[in-house]
Amino acid sequence: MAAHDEAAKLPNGAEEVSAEGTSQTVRAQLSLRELLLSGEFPPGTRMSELPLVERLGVSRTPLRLALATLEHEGLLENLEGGGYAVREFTEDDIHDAIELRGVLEGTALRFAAERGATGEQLAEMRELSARMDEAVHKKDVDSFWDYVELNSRFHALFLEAAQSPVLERALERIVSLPFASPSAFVLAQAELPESWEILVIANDHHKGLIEAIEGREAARAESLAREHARVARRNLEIVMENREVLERLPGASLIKLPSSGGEERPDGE
Amino acid sequence: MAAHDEAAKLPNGAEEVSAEGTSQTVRAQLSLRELLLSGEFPPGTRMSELPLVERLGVSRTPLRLALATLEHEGLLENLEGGGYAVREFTEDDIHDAIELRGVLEGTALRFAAERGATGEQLAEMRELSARMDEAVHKKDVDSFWDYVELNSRFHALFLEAAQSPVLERALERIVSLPFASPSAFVLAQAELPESWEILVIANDHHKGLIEAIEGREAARAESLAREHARVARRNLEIVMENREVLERLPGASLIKLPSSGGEERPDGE
DNA sequence: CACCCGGAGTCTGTATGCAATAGAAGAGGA
DNA sequence: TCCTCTTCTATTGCATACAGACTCCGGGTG
Repeated sequence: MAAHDEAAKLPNGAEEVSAEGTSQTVRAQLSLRELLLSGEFPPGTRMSELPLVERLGVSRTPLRLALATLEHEGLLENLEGGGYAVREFTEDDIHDAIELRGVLEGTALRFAAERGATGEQLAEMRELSARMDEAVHKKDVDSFWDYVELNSRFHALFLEAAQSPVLERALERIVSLPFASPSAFVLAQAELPESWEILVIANDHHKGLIEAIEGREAARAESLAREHARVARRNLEIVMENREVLERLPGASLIKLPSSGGEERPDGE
Repeated sequence: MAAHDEAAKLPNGAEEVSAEGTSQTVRAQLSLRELLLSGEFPPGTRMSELPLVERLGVSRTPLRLALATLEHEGLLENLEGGGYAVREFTEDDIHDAIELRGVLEGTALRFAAERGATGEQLAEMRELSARMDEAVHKKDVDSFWDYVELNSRFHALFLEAAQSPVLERALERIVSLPFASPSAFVLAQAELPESWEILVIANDHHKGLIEAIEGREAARAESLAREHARVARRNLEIVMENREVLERLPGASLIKLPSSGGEERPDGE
């Protein structure tokens, strides 16, 4: 999670992923995810092992393990003859992933409302919400980064209040898909003033969610969390119409564009 | 899926998993899953590689890949010093997994209702439901096996009608957990007459689900699917009180029993 | 001219050797 | 008797070598 944030900040890195005490496997995993999300390989590209070995500087054994992990995460797909290829995501896939995140977060918030949150958790939620309010009203780029951090902490907090490791694992896997993360589009929102008011709405959702948990209103918590996730869908639609912003989002190249006309790739590697 | 059915029929095997054209990796994976679900290793046991190598007859490389896959599936957990251990499931974990399956299947049926199912799909659903009715009313053991097969086909069918590969993947992962499968307890139902009427109720759910999809009643489809999954929870509670039936279910030994008193394992391998 | 066959190159799957590390056991001292 | 330090062993992580399969290209033949 923290690693994902760091990776998102790097502009084009992936040459070396600050390897110190980490194993070769996780190093390969992080570097590979970075490369994939940076758009280095177009969808459908076969991820041959030997070129990656010399590019990432690790041996085949940890590389293979990293490939398998990324396949489980959904960024790669298994080829029938063996090996892996870069997966392509349709806009429908992303819609469903966002909807699914809403469903799972809705369940998490329903659990939190049914099972009750501690006073400390509620207090921290309120504090985070207030600080997100501040960040939204400041309207400068740095406070958007603050917002991302506060937002992910907020989401982690109600996941904690749900008290369900099983749900936690399921949500982790959905969020690992590109564009399904709660803060996937906040970067874009920092640059697109037309979507600024969406943050105001999102923060209103946050307040409603806190109320619902506090008042043990499970149905309200669930449906509001679903609606909350759907702001990401609105952001997606806005971003999809602003190609120059879209291109800068990690993983943009994995999206199958509706009518790009580029069925035959002109520059095949 | 078919492999899982075959594996479930073997009594204690796992010596060899009918290896013909399959790779060593999937062979190790199937054998290992079989061993784990058979209760060969108590929860917390470290899955050392070398003993498994000589037991499964594969080399360390495919074995390691199989271990990683099972960790992604949730049957194993990563030890901090490296290596894997058998995971233990609390009753709460199983409750949440069942509830989560209900949530995801509810979403699948909502999608099916919103997006519409084809006439062939509805016809096949109706036929499957009718045949499940027959199987339930026959009340012999063989027809319970028929029921399992029809039921899994039924579930696959509405997943197909949902038209969402993302949802499909998420559901596959939840179902891979022991006891979260739609037909996890049907075997037990074949032996416990007290839970026979649950099958009648479940089949009534099936009919309601078909109606809801046909009439595009998305909310009804979703809530009914959730309720449908909760019959598994009732079955779990019945089975948990019949230890001799529980012991025969695959994966039973991975459940942490509430007050078994056996904190210290007497025979620690 | 077209089709088939053969060979070379490349890729993945698998096995095994090596090194580093963590844990346990034993010995020595307080 | 207990604590600590040292040493040894067992286990994992990593690298590399080997084998089988698949593909692609070229040449030969019908």
